[in-house]
Amino acid sequence: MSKSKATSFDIAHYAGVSQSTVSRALRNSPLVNEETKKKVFEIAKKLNYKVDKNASNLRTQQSNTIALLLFEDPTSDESMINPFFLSMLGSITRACANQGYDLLVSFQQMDQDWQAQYEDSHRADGLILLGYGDYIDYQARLATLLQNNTKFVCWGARVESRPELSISCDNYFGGEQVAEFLVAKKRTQCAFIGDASEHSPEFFARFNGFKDTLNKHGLDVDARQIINAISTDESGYNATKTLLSLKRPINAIFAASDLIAIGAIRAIKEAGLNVPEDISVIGFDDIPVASFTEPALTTVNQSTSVAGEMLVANLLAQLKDEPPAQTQLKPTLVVRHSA
Amino acid sequence: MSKSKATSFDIAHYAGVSQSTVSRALRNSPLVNEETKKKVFEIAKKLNYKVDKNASNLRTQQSNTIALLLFEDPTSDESMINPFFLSMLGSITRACANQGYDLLVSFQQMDQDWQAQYEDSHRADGLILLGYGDYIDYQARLATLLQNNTKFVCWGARVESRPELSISCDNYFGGEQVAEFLVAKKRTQCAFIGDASEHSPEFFARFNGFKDTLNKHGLDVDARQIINAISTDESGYNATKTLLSLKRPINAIFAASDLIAIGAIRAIKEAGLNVPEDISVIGFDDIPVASFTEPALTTVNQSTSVAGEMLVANLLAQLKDEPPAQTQLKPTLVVRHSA
DNA sequence: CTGAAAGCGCTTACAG
DNA sequence: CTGAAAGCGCTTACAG
Repeated sequence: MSKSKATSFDIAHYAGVSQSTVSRALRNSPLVNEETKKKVFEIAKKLNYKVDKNASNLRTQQSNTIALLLFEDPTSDESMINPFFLSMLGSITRACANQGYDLLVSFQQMDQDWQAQYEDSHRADGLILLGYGDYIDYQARLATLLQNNTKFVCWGARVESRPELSISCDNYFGGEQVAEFLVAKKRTQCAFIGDASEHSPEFFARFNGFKDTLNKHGLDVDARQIINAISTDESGYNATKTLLSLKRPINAIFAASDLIAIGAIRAIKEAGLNVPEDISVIGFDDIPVASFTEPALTTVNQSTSVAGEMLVANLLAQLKDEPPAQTQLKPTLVVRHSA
Repeated sequence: MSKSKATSFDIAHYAGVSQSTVSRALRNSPLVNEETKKKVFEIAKKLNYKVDKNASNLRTQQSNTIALLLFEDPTSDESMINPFFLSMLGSITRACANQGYDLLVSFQQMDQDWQAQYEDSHRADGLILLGYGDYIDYQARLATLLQNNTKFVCWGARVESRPELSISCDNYFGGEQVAEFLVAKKRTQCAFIGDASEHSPEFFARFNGFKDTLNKHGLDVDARQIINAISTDESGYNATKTLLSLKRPINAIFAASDLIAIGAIRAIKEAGLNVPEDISVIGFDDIPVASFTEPALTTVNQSTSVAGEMLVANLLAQLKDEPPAQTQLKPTLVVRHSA
């Protein structure tokens, strides 16, 4: 074992063949004699040889690598990443591995310049975008990517005029499920916590599915009972305190995310009220914590493993100039004890 | 915007200088005239030029990339990754970014061959290893890395004869803290749940610190009250059910990890007992869920953000042939409501 | 089935 | 301060 790594020339030398043949053999080219192949593989193994990816990527002009850019909300706690994205990351990693792709991971702050140069610098063949903060700001950034001809797919947010470039959960449908459930339970004095505006299209869709369904039943959610919040436990807690201080006649809260719901439950308990007896709480995401809260959270599950696979599949289809498959994921209501 | 990406030759052409000068300018070489530099940067920006990493890595023989290998226990649920590692991943990503390194992430199954070829294939300059399953099996794999001269650092597990290659929490100290706390609270009928053997050196150290401290106070933990478990909620639940069925006089459980503790709490509640009134429960790790359980978990915090920085710093020191700094992290007891 | 050769896009020693 | 040239380690068209 010398200290510097073996190259295909070293193998060629030991095998008594040319370097071209070594290269072909290692890539399992049908052109190469089986005997020769065997010898090459043996020597490669003995020398602990691995193809230099920098050289082969440079030569072939592709990296077999995907970059995952995870955007953090600047307002959220430095150390805490939305667990939903974390579990998404897990499933994306797995999906990439299954397809023989490597995964570069990068956390981006929303407020600084995106380090979206992975593709430009040939480190990655394409990007997966997770999380986006304010949707309006986000669109401008996406436009740049589009203009640079960067291959990407994003989770959640629609790409203006290019709907095939994003994968999302059917948030509207999720909101409908929540409303139907609450109506069936006769919990119809509803509040909504989260940003119900175009700045947060996912939350907005959840809200709209929710509201439209209530309307269908001749019900509504009073504007005073819609409190803005970002997707953190802290923000949900504060919003709920505000809501409760209004003393509105409420018996159900639909939180735009589980993190918000967890904060809501905390605020409700602190106010001396009980969940779900006094107020039902329903979240969205079904993050791992959801089954451990007290009471366990009723929420809308978005399957991260399916989502991860869809994202990777979409990007890979783009790389092969194939049309992307399905882009929407059906969520399912998971009934536990908080509602 | 042509479809193929610009190269340094394109910039050279537009700037009316040689390609060598472009390369120097882009790397901010002091040799280059400021005027020239400015022109080069302008054109580079206009062409959306980014240095081709494959080419520059090939040339310089380094990748400025670190690979993170996360080993999953084959027995653990496919979709669920230990949240402790997930938050570690977050902090490692951040630490890498701060140092100007990219991060490749890969999940490895314990039972299959390690894809530890990132370094051999020049994709990464070094490896960070997280999680390891059975320590005895693990050592053999580490020996291979060592033999191949791969640069790596691992979390938790000691590397035989090379202690400077791992970063870990002072698990023994953590165990001591737990025992002192329980003794002060007069909760001395203790059980331990987790693998208290050399197969799980971290759990074993926690146990030993715990036990030695009890001994110091003239107390002990009965061998029948040590139940094996791996680090999952399910395993903790089952182990605790077994423990309770033994009808031993117990008023405290030290769980080797938070996940185990969460399972333990569930089993205790199911048996109609209360935490902490009947049985105190203390975990280890302080994963994000810990503050959301009911009752909120008293546990031993290992700072993932510090740990992530230490891992990256250690590896970077190795890459520069500098001696690694400190390798141990002091944990702190976080008292909440479960004990 | 195999080999000699070109070339991917950089960085940097060498020469000026 | 700048340029011409070599070379990092591969892959693959071309020629046999």
